[in-house]
Amino acid sequence: MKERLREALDGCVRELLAEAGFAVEAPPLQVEPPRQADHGDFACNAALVLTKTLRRPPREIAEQLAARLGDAGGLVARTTVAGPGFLNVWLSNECWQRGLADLVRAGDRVATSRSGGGARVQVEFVSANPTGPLTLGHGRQAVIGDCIARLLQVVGHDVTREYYFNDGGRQMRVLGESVKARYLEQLGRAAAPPADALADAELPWPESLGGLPVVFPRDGYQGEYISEMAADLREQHGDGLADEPAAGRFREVAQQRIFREIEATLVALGIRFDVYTNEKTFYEDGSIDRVLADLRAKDLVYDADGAVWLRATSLGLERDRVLVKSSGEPTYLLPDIAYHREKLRRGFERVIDVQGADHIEQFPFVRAAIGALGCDAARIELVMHQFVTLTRGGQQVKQSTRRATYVTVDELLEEVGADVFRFFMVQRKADGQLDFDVDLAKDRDWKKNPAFYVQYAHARTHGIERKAVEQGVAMPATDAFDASALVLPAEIALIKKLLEFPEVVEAAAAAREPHHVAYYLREVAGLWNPYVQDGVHHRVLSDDAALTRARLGLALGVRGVLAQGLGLLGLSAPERM
RNA sequence: GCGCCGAUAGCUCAGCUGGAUAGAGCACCAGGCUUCGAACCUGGGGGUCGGGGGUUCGAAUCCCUCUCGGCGCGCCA
Repeated sequence: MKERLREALDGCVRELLAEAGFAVEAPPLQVEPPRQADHGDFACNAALVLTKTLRRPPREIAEQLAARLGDAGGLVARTTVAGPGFLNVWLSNECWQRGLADLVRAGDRVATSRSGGGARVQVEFVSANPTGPLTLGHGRQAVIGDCIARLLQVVGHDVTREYYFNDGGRQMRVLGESVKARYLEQLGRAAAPPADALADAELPWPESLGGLPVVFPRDGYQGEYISEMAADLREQHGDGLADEPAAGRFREVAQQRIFREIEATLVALGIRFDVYTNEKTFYEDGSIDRVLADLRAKDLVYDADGAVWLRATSLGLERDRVLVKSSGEPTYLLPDIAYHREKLRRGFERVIDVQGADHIEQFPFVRAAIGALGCDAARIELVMHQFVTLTRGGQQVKQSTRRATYVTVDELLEEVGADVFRFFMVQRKADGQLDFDVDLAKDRDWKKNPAFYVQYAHARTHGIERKAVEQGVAMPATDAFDASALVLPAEIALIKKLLEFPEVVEAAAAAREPHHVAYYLREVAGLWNPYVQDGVHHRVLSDDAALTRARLGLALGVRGVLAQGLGLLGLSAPERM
């Protein structure tokens, strides 16, 4: 609808320019729904943009444009020139009614398109190392990443969801040590470190307590799940593992079990990954050595203080970074460079990294190094998100990773359910902190809880259908639907909003900003729910058969948009609530 | 100290590739409806868009600066 109007206006502008003897290209016009409804269905700024070129007052240009536009072949009902020179355009009701008919025909594939041209895109997200349960920050990232993937898929990309994790580094070592320490404590062969020392890194750390050694690592993982795993090992093996190295069974069992639990959490969230990539791969296939050698060949590597450094300053960055520690062990950066080079080599046209704000520092180094190695670093994008705070009973709940006093995704999921969890996590733009209001999320009142508000709007389209069937009224055929009886302002407004859906989805996908979809769905539901509830002025099911069919068709249009929209956010679209 | 992000209604937030009188939900106020697909509808009050400067026909939006908050600035990941 908008595009047809834009084409018509573009044509007029070109004619106007040609007639005035200007050989210049027509500037890109803005054709947008204005903020104020009484400024028309669409407002065009053409006259304001052209005023400099044509050297005529914008209002005069707008008048000429309006005259030239006419009714644009039945598209336009009327036009006005307003304000500094905006051309306000109202489209005819017939035009909107036809639009709804097309939309109903598309069903729940309204926004599905091929604009992505089948381009291969990788979205890497979550990528949490298996050291413990997923936290709310991971949860937000999981939902954002998955929604971006869904958006890209629906507009025609070939999407790979990928999870990258590290099982070679310090974190995994400490994990094994933490489990073994708890195991030994439970056997009475080691002493648990005092709670205050665990909580405060400044306090002294005892070598032993009460004649028993303290083996729990200073920076160990303090969560209850560590003790539980230790208890399970003790149950299975008694004290038979006392001499087993922490880096052996303990680490392996803990890693596998935590990873399984992370996967289970993700599945509960409706998220499945296509590829899991392990840092270890890059050691084994030699790509780490190759990266190092290639960087060295470009004189981007030097040795100092027993470590191997990346000469990042010569790539325009603030400081140099260590690639291989003096211990001989690579830092996180080196495999990350190898990983990103490998991503591009796999042929992805776009690589999207979704990362938390705490990882932001890393990205420029990876990108610079990749570029220096001759890869097209511009194909790598970063979607950064801020953290999640939790509000319960009007109070912020303190989260501390160190003390393991954070709320996990599992815990919150149990309280609010996957649908609400996802909606809340995706409804805010990524680069702002997210305040998760648990009380609101748990509120079953659909009027208050935005996730339910949208789902209920969808369920109502089915409720109406059930009612219609009860009364022996058939739903209109989706491929031959006549909407011409829909003339109420509330109906036209709803149709206009529904027809915005494809472009909302395209824009959200292009910007990698799924929150726009959540906001949009709230708006659709905000028109539909009152429309259905206002049984005083109009009812969907009435004695007028043609009107009833038209309104049932409107319900189908709403259903299609809400169903696909909810699907894009990974929420269910229930038929009843 | 440096870097990134944020600051918009009482609260939670949209709007930010510059456009007209800055929006939504919740909360609040006033009317209405009386349970039907109805845990409802209609209307209203509420703002120096953190402060200041600049760019221009026009700035919440772009630039500079200041203030406050979050995150980061490891041979952690």
